[in-house]
Amino acid sequence: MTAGASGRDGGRRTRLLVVDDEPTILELLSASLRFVGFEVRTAESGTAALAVAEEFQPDLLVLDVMLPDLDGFAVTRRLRAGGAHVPVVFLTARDATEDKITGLTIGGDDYVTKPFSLEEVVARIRAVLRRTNADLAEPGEDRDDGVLRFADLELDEDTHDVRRAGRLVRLSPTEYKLLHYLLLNADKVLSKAQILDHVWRYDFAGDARIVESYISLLRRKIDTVDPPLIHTLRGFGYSLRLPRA
Amino acid sequence: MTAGASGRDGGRRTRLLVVDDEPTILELLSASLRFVGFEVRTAESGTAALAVAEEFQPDLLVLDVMLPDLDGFAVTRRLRAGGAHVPVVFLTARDATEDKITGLTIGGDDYVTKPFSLEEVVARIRAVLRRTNADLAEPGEDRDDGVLRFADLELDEDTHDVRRAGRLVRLSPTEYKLLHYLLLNADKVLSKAQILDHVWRYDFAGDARIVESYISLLRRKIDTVDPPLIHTLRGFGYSLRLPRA
DNA sequence: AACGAAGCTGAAAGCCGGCTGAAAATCACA
DNA sequence: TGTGATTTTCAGCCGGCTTTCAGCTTCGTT
Repeated sequence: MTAGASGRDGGRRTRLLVVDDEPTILELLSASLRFVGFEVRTAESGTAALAVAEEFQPDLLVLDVMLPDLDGFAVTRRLRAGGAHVPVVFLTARDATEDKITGLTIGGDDYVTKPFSLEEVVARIRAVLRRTNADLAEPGEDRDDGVLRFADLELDEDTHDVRRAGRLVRLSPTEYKLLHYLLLNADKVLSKAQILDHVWRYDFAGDARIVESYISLLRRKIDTVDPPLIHTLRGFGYSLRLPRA
Repeated sequence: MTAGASGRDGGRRTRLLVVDDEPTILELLSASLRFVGFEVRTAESGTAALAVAEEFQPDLLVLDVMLPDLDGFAVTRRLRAGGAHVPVVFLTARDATEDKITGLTIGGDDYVTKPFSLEEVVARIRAVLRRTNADLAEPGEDRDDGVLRFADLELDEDTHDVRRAGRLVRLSPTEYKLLHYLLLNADKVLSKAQILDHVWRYDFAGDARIVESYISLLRRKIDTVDPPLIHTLRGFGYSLRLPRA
């Protein structure tokens, strides 16, 4: 993880409260959010969420809209009644008669539909934090401008522009998410399974070999100039890095 | 958020007092007004509004006419008794009798009917502030003239004139609001849900696919000349921008 | 040098997101 | 109330995207 890329804000770690009634989802999310550097607390119901929030004072909520007791909206409203504006990333079912997806993007909030990919959730959380912090922050030097860079490669999270050696490249959604994941983990070795688990939605049934296909597509689009940045570590996985001496 | 587009006036942020007795509406409004850069305080009754106004000294009020205790008019009257003319944007039910609505727009005030779209409310607030500030401001350089421009596209917030390449275009209300929202967020990627949440009234029950239809209508009217400005980012949303390199 | 394992890539099928025209429903206004 | 404009839904189409797979190449090992 790039310094300050996720979960850190100066000295103190960013606090997330994750709320979902399915233990599987809760486990999946909290584990990977902790792994990318956030301080995570969880709750399995709306009322529990309110109680935990009171004491934990999270910087952001990841909140299932469909909860057994209070739904996500009610939780949000109660939490903000005190004036403080806690940003929220909502989780919502894609197929379930999607009548409720209104008003989820108000005030800097955002939402992700289930089944999501971890890549997606982390990206949304980071985007929301960036937006809400940008309002408060001084226009100083090292403010997070939402552009990920590695060597002569850059990816703008706001405009979705991707450039290699200054040249703009058009990527499909999956190609974009894959590259995003590689950039966030530059220099690290990522196994195909790992990539699959983060970039593809958690209900994907297919083979991990699809990652090979996408690496191939991505190489053609961004890695045909010197030096090559996407490297295969046979038997282990892939890594975005400068060629070793 | 465009620099200085909303909520900022030189160094100090513009202060809004939002008054409504429905917590949902209050939350909806304050969240999105904060997000576009205003400093927001809220109240749930007429008397509470007077108390907060006393101490907060808002630059403008967003005021529901129908309140449990003092109605919007009474609040306005008392507030202006001291001589200071605080501008007001009233919120009123659509079915309100005609005579109630009359007189709301005198003295630089304006009104919006419920259920409104956020786009609408923000536009009215900005318009009222622009008018009242225009009276006071020096005829300096960067005074807000209420015209949004992007490339050879322009939209006049006062006259509602829209021109592409100098050519005047007639837009329906929704087409106008959609374009307005795109212009305020030029270059940013906006999801269909985001557009729906901001351009359509908050009680809209339908599908986000209606946005596709309106993008199509808008393209036919303003985007049939080179270069195309409305771009689709498959899987992500739309963006008003110049074609990349 | 030969072998097997791992990875690469082009082709192809099917899917899905987005575009558009048409029709229905609703609204604005005379 | 009638008329035209506007809003909303919807189905069919198109094209790009995803996914699979087979054949080939590369690599590591013996």
